[in-house]
Amino acid sequence: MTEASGHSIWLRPERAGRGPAPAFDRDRIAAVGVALADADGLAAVTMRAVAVVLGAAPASLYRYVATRDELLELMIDRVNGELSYAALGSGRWLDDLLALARQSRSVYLAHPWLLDATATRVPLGPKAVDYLEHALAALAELDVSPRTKLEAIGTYGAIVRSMVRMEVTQRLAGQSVPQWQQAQAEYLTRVASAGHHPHLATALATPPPGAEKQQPEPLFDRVVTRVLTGLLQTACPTSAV
Amino acid sequence: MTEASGHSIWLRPERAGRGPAPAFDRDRIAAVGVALADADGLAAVTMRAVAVVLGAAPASLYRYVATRDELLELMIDRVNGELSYAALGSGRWLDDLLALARQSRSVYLAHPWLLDATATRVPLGPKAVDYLEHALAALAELDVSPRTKLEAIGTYGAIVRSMVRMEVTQRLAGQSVPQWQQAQAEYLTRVASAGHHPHLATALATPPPGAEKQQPEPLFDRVVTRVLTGLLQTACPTSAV
DNA sequence: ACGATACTGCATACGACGTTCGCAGAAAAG
DNA sequence: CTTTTCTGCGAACGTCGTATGCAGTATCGT
Repeated sequence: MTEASGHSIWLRPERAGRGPAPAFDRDRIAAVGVALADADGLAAVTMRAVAVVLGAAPASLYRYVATRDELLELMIDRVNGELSYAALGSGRWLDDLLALARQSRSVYLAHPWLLDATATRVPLGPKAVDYLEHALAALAELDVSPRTKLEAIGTYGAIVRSMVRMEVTQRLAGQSVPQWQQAQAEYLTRVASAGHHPHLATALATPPPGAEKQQPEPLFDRVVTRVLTGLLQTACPTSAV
Repeated sequence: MTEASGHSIWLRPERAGRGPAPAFDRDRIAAVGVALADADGLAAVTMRAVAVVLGAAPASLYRYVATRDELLELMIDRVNGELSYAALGSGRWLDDLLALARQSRSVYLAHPWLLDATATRVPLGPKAVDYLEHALAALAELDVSPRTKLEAIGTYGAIVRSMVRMEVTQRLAGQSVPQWQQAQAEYLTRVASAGHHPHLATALATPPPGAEKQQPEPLFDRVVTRVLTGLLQTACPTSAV
């Protein structure tokens, strides 16, 4: 009967106290993983690298975590803990969800690897559940089915990730010219000037809105607001923003 | 002066005709990669696996592709070629973009690995450029800045991916009970019944809308429509759908 | 016609990765 | 004190992406 207790790490007890005291715990491992990812990206989060920082051998990590994926889940949930729900409870669901989106945005900006980590996975750690609970609470007064609410929350999370990804991408482009957007731009203009793709050509020819620097926050707020009203409108909104 | 000609594979000529004739070409490699990914997912697309199917040695692939990432780019662009723009040109941009979204959806459903492949990357192969051109053409009459149009196209692509991902996930759940959603559901209900998270509890308690099977297409159309009107509304829409 | 040139496929190998196995030792339970 | 159950971990396995160098072949310049 060596049946593995729980399939999910959140159902598996961290410690069943018989043997010697563990040298660390899930929290410490998650913290090390986050630090590594913050510094050098998700690819830098290697079992060996984490072990080295902890002063342990690679195999030791498997006493705390069944697989590298679980380590990533721990990391995701840890940074989800940086979300604050203090600004919620305005009574207006749109304001609450916009505030929630801003919180998410700041967490993504603080930990850009989170965009990659959550691109495939659907994280459902305790902190993610807290997030879900608060989002549902904001929509409590709204008269749509719970199913619709959950779908709207998921969809609007995807939007937030998508927008922050754009923001991060062109932030990198601004500071280091990673010679990747360079190649992309060269390729795009070459394609556009090839004759076909007239709409693309004119779109590329039109200069980015003004010569002055465009702030990303207003854009973020506007898009999120519009998507939310589009998703959850019961009556026609009064064209906010 | 052995300067690598282009950084992007789309700028690099496939063949500069001096030596002996190559045994295959990019198209064949991309086709093999797509077949492997269709059968067993993205992880099955290994340089060695592709080489075996082609009857070649692993190192030979690097005569056609600089890295595995480029192979994935070839695959992405190949399946982007399955998009059809025949249903476009209705004159109503919303109808055109909805038709485009449906096309994308069917491609994602035919090649679920495409969701993972494009989750991080922003593909810009020739076929992706064609897609962009058609999307811009649909929005030609609309009086918003090209910048806004591009952002809207990107955002709405993210929505489509997000929704199809949900659809694929619960399609898998329906047929094979991958014992993963099992653990997730168990965990969620346990959390919900722990007392905190009242909204989540009621949302989980409410049964999925009816006992009858819910078709995904109407949901897809409704959400995409709402998001698009939310993103690009110039006046208040007449609450379509 | 014929070397020089510039390509081809490929055998081999390197280093890094996630993960497994088994064992010596330590703490708690009986 | 014995037994049980945990601990950390040395060592290894298998797989992966990729680099290197070499023998062979088709084209080009003359």
